[in-house]
Amino acid sequence: MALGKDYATQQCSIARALEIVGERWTLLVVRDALYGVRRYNDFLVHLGIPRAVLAARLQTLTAEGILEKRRYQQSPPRDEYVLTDRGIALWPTLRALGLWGREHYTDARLRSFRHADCGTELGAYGECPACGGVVPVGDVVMWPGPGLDRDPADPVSRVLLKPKRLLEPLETESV
Amino acid sequence: MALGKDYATQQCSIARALEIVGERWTLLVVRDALYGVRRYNDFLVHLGIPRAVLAARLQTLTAEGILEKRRYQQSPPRDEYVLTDRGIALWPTLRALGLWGREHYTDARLRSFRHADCGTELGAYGECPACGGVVPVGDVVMWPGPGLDRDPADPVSRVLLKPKRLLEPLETESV
DNA sequence: CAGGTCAGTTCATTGACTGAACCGTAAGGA
DNA sequence: TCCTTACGGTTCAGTCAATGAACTGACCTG
Repeated sequence: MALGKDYATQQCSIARALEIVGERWTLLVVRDALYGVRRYNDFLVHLGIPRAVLAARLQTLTAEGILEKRRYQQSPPRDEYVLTDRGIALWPTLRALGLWGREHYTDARLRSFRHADCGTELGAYGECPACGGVVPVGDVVMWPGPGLDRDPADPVSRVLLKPKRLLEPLETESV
Repeated sequence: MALGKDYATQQCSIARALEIVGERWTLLVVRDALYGVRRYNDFLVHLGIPRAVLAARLQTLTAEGILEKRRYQQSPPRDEYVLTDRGIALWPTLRALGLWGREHYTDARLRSFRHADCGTELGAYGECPACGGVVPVGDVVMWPGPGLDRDPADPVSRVLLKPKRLLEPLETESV
């Protein structure tokens, strides 16, 4: 990861994981991918990330098998970046991180995550308290919370103001 | 976090969390703290982190209320850094990250985490499959796995070759 | 007093991130 | 046909963080 040096001396799967997803922006790209963002331009406007960094991250994530580059249009040639199973497997990590951030640093409720089948808000480990099992990522619906800006500048944030199933591609991609 | 810029445009508790623990080395410092490391020099040799960076991280983590600086000896004045509740609350995140790294990138089994009361290996969410509840961090015992180097260079790693309850201070601190 | 330990700070160098500009392909419109 | 726009990048100069080695200062031990 960053600065030519990996965590070489570490014999630890946390360190290994951080070598791959520990760079600046990387986990936010994965988060957006979970939210359904798939296209370069949508990542760009939603994250406010420098273009060069985005290109580098997408390439690394693709090389690591976390995203998959997929042609969705021949002419002009356009690719989208879709999460692989390995990428989807980062959901518990992001969930835990988001919960921690919400608990300790975010005042307002920004989003909630609910079980699509029954509408119950997920528990701390992504399980459904009502149905009593871990909810697959594709069955999680993200709801906007009261703390969210009602009139964001970028189109991607605007689309995300509506309840949205995770992994489902954004509609009106690149409005 | 890194490079003067925070994730300012992000309305997201994941982004907020990453502003605090997303910098290089930070999560590894927290991990070591969970393992029982408390002293500057022990972090230093175990992580192989540059001294200046370690000092900066310890200061930030203390300022953020994740670590607490505590004088344990008057003369010469010596402080140790102990996890607060806020820091301990990062355990699920690190657990998820480690599990992901192990699943996807680590070949050998490096460590396992078991419930102190019954010896059962923890489930994916830090629960005990036998006792059927989430195990408090202080009741988790870390066991070395077969993939671990049997003869590491630094004394901290050597201490960690024995089963070790999380949060419990390292014995033979600074051998 | 010499030597060692611990917990830092200082500093020159390296290298990653940033922001702005530029580029190539292709579509759409006049 | 020419002009413009959209998309998905690449290039580049400037900035800022990480690195590693050296240094500091307080204190203990022999």
